Amino acid sequence: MARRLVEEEERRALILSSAWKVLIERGYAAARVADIARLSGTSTGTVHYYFPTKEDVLDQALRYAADRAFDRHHRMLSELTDPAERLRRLVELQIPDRTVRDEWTIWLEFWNEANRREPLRASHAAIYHRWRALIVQLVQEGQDQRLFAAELDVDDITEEFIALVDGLGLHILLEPGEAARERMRRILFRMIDGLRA
Amino acid sequence: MARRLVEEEERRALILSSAWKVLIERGYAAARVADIARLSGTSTGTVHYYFPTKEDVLDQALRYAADRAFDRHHRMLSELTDPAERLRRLVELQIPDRTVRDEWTIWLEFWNEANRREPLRASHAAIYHRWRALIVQLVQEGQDQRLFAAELDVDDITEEFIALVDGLGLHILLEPGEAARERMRRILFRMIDGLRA
DNA sequence: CAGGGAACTGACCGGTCAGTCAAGTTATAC
DNA sequence: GTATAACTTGACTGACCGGTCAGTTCCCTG
Repeated sequence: MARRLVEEEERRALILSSAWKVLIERGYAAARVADIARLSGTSTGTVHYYFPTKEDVLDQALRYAADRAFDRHHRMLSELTDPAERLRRLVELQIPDRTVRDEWTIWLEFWNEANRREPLRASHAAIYHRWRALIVQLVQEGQDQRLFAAELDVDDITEEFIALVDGLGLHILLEPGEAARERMRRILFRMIDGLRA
Repeated sequence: MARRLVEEEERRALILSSAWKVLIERGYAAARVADIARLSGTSTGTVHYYFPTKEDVLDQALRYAADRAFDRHHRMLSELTDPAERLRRLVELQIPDRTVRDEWTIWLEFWNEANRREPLRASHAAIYHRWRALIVQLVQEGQDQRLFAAELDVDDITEEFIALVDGLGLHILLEPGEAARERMRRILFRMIDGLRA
C-alpha cells in the first residue's frame, strides 16, 4: 500500500543524507545507527523501519553520495561547450580543498568497502563506468571536432585521466597545500594540452 | 633489563606480521585483538603486553607493511642500472595481481586511516616522502646520464608517476582483469618513454 | 638452589551498539 | 465515526570485544 509515497521517499532521502554526514564524520566502521537517527531527528527504530540493517543504510548512502557528485559535475559541464575546457573544468571541480574534501573522504571509504564486499564492488564499478563514459564522450567530441588528435586511444586516455585525478586527489587529501593543488592543476592541464591535434 | 632482547624483538615482529595478516583479512575496523593473538599463537594478554592498545598494534603493522614493501622494491631495483629500466620494473612490481593484491589492500586501509587521524597521517607522509625521494633519484640519474630530457621538472614527473601508479593500481584492485593490467603497463611505459631526451 | 623479576595466560569486567518489539500515534478508507 | 494499516518510538536484549589483573611459568643471577 503506497499511501504516503512522497513523504516516505523524503524520509528515506533524509536518512540517507544524514548517513552521508555520519560517514564523513566518523567513517563507515565507526558510524552508529543512533548517530544517523539523531541527525535525522528520528529514532533508531525508524531508521531500521526503512533500512533493515546498518549496512543497507551505509551502502545506499555511499551510492547516494556518488550519484549526487556525478550529477553535480555533469550539470557544471553543461555550461561549457569546448571539450578541452570541459576537461579542465572537471579537474577544477575535483581538486580537494575545504569544500570537496568531504567528497574525497567518501571515495576513500567507498574504495575500502568495495574492496572487501562483492556487492558494493559492483555498485562501485557501475559508478565508475558512468564516469568513464562521460570522459570518453568528451574526448570523442574533441576528436570529432578535430581539436584532439585522431590517433589517440580514447579508452587509454580516459583511464589515464581518471587515474591521474584519483591519484593526485588522494595525495592532496593526505598532504594538503596550495603547492600540491597547483601541481595537480598543472599536471592535468598539461595532459589535456597534449591531446591537441 | 635487556635480557631477552632478541626474542623480544622476534615476538614483536611476529605479532606485527600477524596483525598485518588480520588487516588484510578483516580490515582495520573489524580486526580483533583475539585474531592477532590466535595467529601469533599467543594470548590477548601478550599482545597487550607488547602493545598498549589495539590502535598501537594496527598502526605499527601498517608502517611495518609499508616499510617491508619499500625495502623489497628497493632491493629489486638494485639489480638494474638503466633508469628507464628501473622505472619500468617499479611499474611491474606494483601491477595488482593475485600476490600484490594484499599490498594494495593495506594501502587502502592506510589511506583511509591516515585521512582520519593526524598521527597516522604523519607516518603516511613520511613513507610517501621516501617513495618520492626514490623516484626523484631515478629521474635525476636519467637526466645526469643524458637519457632523460633536461628540461623536465623532476618533482612534477615524480608526482605524476606516483599518482598514475596509485590511480591505476586502485582501479585494477577494484575491477581486475588482464586487459586492465595490460593497460596500466602500457600507459606507464608510454610515460616513461616520454621522458627520453 | 633459592629468590626475583620478566614474560605470559585467559577469565572476567564494563562499555558499546545493532536490531527487536510492544505499545503508541497518525493517516486513510469507507 | 470507526476500523485498519502505516508509521514511529525508545527501552531493552544479547552479542561482542578491548583492556585488566591475579595468578602461573620461565629464566636468570648470585
